[in-house]
Amino acid sequence: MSKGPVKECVRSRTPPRERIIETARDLFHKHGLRGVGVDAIAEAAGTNKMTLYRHFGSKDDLIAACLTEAGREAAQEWDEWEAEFANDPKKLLLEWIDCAMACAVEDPRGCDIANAAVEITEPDHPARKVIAQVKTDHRDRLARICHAAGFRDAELLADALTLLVEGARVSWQSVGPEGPGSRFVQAAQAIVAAFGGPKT
Amino acid sequence: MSKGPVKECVRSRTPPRERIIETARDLFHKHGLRGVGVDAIAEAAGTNKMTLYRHFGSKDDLIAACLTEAGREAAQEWDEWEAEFANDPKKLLLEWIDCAMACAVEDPRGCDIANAAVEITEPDHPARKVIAQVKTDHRDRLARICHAAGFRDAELLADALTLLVEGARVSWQSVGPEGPGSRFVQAAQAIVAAFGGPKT
DNA sequence: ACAGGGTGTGACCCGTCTGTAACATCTGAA
DNA sequence: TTCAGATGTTACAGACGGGTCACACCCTGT
Repeated sequence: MSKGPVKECVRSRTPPRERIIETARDLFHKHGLRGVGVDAIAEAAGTNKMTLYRHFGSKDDLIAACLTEAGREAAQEWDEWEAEFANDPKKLLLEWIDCAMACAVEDPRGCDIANAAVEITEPDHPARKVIAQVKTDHRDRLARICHAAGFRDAELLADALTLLVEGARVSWQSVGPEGPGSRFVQAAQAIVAAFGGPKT
Repeated sequence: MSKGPVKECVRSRTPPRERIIETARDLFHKHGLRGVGVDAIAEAAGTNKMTLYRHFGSKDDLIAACLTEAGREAAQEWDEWEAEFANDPKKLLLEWIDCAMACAVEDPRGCDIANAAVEITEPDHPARKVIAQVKTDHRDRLARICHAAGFRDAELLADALTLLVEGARVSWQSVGPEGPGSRFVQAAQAIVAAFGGPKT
């Protein structure tokens, strides 16, 4: 099973907190937030329920922590990309389109943040503000890049691309790899072109 | 004493099977598939768990029946629209864009079919084929309309609009009414315009 | 050697879940 | 009236959910 790396973590003395978050993210991703119990998480993380509850006051807090970590990871990737393509924002945009597609192809379960937004129905859940924050940050990065690339209506383009990628990920889960999601790259490129491609 | 009038009212309405589906759809929509139990559904439908299980072999079957009914309802609305705008497919397309936005504004919980696709993780769940069928039908209708309206790349336009509306609904659940979803109409109209509008 | 904090262990509480059994009741048609 | 089928009622099984308790165990720093 996928217990190998966890055991390794135990041996290498990775703190339980990190092991729990890593394991929980994996299980939540595969089976959904309500599809996995804290006991299963603790056991898969090579620890126990008591230690889990000593680090996270409740399952909801653990969920929020997992999404926070996911957002932190995504932000770090963005930072690296932005540094790499600092002098060519338009290429960064096209690179992001390709990468978003590649990530979706590689994993049919979509975006953890968006999935959580669907699965969490309570409006005052501790994860709600994390979800909103991460998604807003993502869109704002896109908007900044669109501005830097000199597009006419950068804000609207950022919104359109945001909706497009969100839709691709959920469509993938609905109809699989042969559905509209498979044309995400073409659709995104067409939109980018329509928003000012010919400007050069 | 609180027995008679309520029961009579309930009984004189519709057969239990329809009441159960209607009630289940409402509760599933509000709290998610895993967030509501069959007992609560039966009670809210004015019946009991035993009758529910006599009509639907399992909760999963009930879920599949609910999604089937949702798809049937949506198809009927489409048929009416197509009949109404039979001689002006482009206006139908724009009308659909407005209506999709209006529906999303009215209800922040998104699309039941797409939400189910997110929440159901088992690949062999009886609802999976229903989800794929309904979503595929929706895209194909859009494609037919785009073709009829004379767009250049009707297939890609249909895909793009599909992804856009799916994304709008999930974005609404992530960041609320002020997020990118609020610019869905503008984005969709811009894409339609970019794809050539009238063929000239 | 000692103390203290983080961790592991097993049991437990209490509620809810899906699904079933046995029996009572009602309804509509012959 | 009588009978069959659909529905209502109650209780239960068996599993699992989140969350807590008391206590034993390390390990580390002093």
